[in-house]
Amino acid sequence: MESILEQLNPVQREAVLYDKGPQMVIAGAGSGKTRVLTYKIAYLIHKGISPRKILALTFTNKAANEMKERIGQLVGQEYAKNLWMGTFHSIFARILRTEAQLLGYSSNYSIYDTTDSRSVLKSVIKELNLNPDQYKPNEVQARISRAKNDLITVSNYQHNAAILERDRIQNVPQMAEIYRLYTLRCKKADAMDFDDLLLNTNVLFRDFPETLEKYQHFFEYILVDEYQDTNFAQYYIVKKLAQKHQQICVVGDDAQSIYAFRGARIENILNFKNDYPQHALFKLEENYRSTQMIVNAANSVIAKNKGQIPKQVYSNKETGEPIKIVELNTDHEEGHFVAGEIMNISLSFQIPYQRFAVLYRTNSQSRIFEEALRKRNIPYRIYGSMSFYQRKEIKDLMSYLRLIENVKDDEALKRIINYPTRGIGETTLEKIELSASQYQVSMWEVIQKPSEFGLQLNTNTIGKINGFIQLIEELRTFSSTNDAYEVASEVLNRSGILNDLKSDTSYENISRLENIEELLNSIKDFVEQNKQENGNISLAEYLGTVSLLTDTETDEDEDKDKVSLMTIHAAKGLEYDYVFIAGMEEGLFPSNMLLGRDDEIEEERRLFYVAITRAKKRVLISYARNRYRWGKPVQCSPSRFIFEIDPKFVDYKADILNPTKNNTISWDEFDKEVKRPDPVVQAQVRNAILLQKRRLVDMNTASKRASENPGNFETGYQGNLKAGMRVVHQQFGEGTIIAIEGNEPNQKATVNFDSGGEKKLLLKFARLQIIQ
DNA sequence: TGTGCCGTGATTTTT
DNA sequence: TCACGGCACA
Repeated sequence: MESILEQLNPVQREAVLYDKGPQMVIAGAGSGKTRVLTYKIAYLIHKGISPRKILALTFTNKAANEMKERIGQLVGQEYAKNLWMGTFHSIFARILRTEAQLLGYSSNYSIYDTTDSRSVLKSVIKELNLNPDQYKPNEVQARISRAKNDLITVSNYQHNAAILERDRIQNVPQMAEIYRLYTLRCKKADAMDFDDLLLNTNVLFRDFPETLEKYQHFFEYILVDEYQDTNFAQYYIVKKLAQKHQQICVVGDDAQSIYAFRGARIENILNFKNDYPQHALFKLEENYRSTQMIVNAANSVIAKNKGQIPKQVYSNKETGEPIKIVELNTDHEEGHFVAGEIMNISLSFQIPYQRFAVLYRTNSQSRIFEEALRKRNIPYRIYGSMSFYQRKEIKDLMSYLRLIENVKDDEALKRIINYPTRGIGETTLEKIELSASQYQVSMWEVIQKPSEFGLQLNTNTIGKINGFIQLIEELRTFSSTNDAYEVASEVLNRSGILNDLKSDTSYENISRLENIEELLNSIKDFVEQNKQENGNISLAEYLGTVSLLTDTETDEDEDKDKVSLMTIHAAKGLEYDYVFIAGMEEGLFPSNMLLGRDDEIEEERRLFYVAITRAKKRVLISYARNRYRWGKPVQCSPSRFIFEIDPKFVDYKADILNPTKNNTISWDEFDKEVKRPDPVVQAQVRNAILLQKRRLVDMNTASKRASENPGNFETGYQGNLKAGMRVVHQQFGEGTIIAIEGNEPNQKATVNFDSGGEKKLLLKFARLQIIQ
């Protein structure tokens, strides 16, 4: 342990060793926050505190898993696995499963994701005969979510004159009634939404003081990561839990609070000193990630915000280069600039693509960078597209599993009662829903005995429904004696999902099958991993864990050397050598969706701060003068944030003060600009650039051709290759094709390269370029 | 029960 | 522009 402590700087060490009550660690960007948290927990365990008595709360599963892993490496996995370490939602879900009966839930309650809960809201709005244009489901959902995050229960809501008045003024007077019915529906389905996991935990502790006391007593030490992102519910519950032992350690950075729109309250971290007057404060101010230039530039920006916790973040690393700011004429040119610059830097300095990130404010900006990168054959990965568990095929299978575990789960039932198609149509479903709502029971109960709930169905339909009931019942029986993986496989076969997907071999369906396969593999992994200690892993145990996952963690199989494209929000906590911050324009960043309130602009400024501090070596900022937004060209001006960076740390590529000047960057300028460490690399870069230029020309003519006679030009492109042709490969240079063999998609070419002999290449990867 | 057309509306999103 | 949801029709 001593040697471990030696790896920490003095402040970090003090923060790890402190054990005299509440403490707050303000961790500047890149200052070793995770290190302090993990070492602190390791240290507590080392000191003899049982891991079972340590509660460590994070916001993402990823953060929790990574820390658990690192703690395991420090003190041994057998200790780490006993920690109560996880996301707020998963820890609270676990407590709620244990105490479910007290609140009138069963311990295998379902968890509704946002799609499920929106679907419930739609049907509630319909049932109340309200106009969905006036009561937009998304907006209603946001309002209910906000209420829950503020710990406002239905009854609080109904009795809060201010809220009712606000709803009346905002032309949604029936909100309280929607909230009430929605809650009733969830309860009836034995289901909680994400926000309920927080709200109901608080209700549990509020209404059952002895239960609260049990947990207060049990958790001897509480640690909270990213404290600046806690919402009121999270803040309040943590405060309650820490009341007894007063051993609470919160870690965060007020400068990186960027989730106010989701209910996060920066006040929680700002007011910690008032909540715990006896607290100790530790400030991690040395940034080990970025160059001095980057840290200073970021500091100069964030200094414009009011009401911060004072701190001096500094770097002892190299001075570094100023932040480069580039103006482009159009969003398209911006794409080309970024892609070209990435290629130049990567080739000139031999930097792998995985050390580059392109950050932007909105997801819709990603497309232009995708196109530009694809044209240059630069591999990339987009983060934040549809999450694995949101995919239709995954939700379908999961719905079967959920229904097997909890037959009251109406949302699951609605999803699968007619998938695969078994002749139970919309009308029937609506009737079932209506009866269920009238009699205050779940849809499952209604279909058991339709006549008892005033439901008239023809014999044909009854037969089909009974077939469905029987299927589910048999699967339930199967589930009682088999593990989660076996149940999932059985469901696939028995339900007809597998047949349905196999019946049509479209590209889409193949990818669906692959996803299903991936899910099954992950279930198998889960079962295997937990088997040794706990015996057979039931479906209930699996569902309890998986409902709160947003992505499978094992999708890193493909080659990793890719440029990362993501929103700035998604980049929080990550770091890259070279960071491009694109679309720095007024109206886009800061967003014109904001009302322009000070607190909102401050949050955008923090977002900019987060973006800058992702970079280790260089930050390149770009903006376009003209950008297509919603299909229409819009004139843009540079973001106010650009002018907020102290000019000392900026290299203005473009003349910002003279906007009429054309600042378009040409390829020749790129050539001139690139610093080339040695002649060999120089030549390589020149060749690569020439090749890319030629490719761009080719691609343009190819895409023109493609638009003239429709067809997929990319495969046609590969298909054109024939023996005898002269081709260029990015790495191996020019050569002659000797033979083409195999069929798509595994077609291979044997190429005799001028420089280095014969190579066999898979066409789908090789991306050979024909030369005339 | 599925398809196709039209209208709408569109940030960021750890759970 | 584009994606999605609702509705009409076959």
